[in-house]
Amino acid sequence: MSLTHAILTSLLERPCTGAELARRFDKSLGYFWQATHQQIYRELGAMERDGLVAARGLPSTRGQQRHFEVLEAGTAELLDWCGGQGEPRPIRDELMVRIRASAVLGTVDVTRELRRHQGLHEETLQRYQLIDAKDFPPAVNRSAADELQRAVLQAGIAFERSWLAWCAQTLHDLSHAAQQP
Amino acid sequence: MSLTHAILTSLLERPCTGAELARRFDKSLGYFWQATHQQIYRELGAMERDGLVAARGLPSTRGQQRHFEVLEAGTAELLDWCGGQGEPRPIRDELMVRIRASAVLGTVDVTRELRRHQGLHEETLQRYQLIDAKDFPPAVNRSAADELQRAVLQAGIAFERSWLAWCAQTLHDLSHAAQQP
DNA sequence: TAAGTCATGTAACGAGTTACATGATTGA
DNA sequence: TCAATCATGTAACTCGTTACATGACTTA
Repeated sequence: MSLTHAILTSLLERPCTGAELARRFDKSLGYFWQATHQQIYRELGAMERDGLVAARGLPSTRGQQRHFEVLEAGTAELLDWCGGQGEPRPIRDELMVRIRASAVLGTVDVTRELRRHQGLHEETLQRYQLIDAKDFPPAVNRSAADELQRAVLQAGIAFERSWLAWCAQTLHDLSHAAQQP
Repeated sequence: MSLTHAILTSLLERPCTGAELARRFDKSLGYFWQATHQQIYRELGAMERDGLVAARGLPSTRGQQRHFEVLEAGTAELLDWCGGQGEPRPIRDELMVRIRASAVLGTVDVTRELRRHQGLHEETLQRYQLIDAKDFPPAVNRSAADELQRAVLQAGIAFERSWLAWCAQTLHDLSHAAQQP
């Protein structure tokens, strides 16, 4: 499961608490994997049981901070998984279902929702571009690790651009469609 | 939930059995929403209980074909949902986690997996383009419904192209990265 | 009539979401 | 000390996947 490996990766970069992990998933990790704090605590619990990570100090108590770090077995697990394979996920987007539904219903206007998505993707793109400018200033020769980190962000940027181009094209095509079927 | 509405949409286009629905999800519906036959039967059962769809003839029996059609309440539900809003889903891709993991581990080569994905996206793109050529031959003035149907397919095509461009760029960047961090 | 296939269905589990609860810490 | 906030945690539910089971139909 990828959440385990995303957590291992983040903890390897720097050990931290569950809440800090949740914050990272809201920020930099968020553009390629998401998780709520409930998922994270549940997963951390399972990983602790399995001996992949360990909390420094106290046993599990409400309200008490617990700093997690990756154990050897955790690194081994990540290494093993990282060299493996996984299939790409096809799109699964509600907006597409709405569009198909409106095609069969014939009476619903989806252009409003389309424009709204356009705005949302606009915002996301700007956010990603800001991170890109801040974290990856122009350089002649980046390290392999930097290049890999940047690649993930670039994927996010590419997708947002792709969405925006599609939104614009679709709005254009729809405005030129025949009024009567 | 979108599966309900995807099923309603497909049944409105043409009533059919659960197995036929599963086949449609494997084909044309599949490029924007996926579902296995188990999910579909479960959902059809729930929708039948809720009075959104009805099976012509027999009560539920193993092995016996059951043709479903949309009831008025089903059309009403779809109409209502279709005019609503939904947030775009951020990417959640295993490959991205692998890349980030390999960045922190430093010893795993992901270019092999990257190239494999490139091939897979190549195939998917070709499949979509074939559907496009077959279902939407060049026309001066398409109906709104056709334009909407085509928009969904175009989104799939745009994404595959985006993936391919990203794969190529990333492989290029990685080959030029500094050998020593 | 036996083998193979098709349509339907059940069971169990894993992943993700939503709502809520409780102990610790901070600062007015 | 009271309120607000933070970190952690529980419970219940939905969605999705995997594995398997069974009745009907086809055809060799």
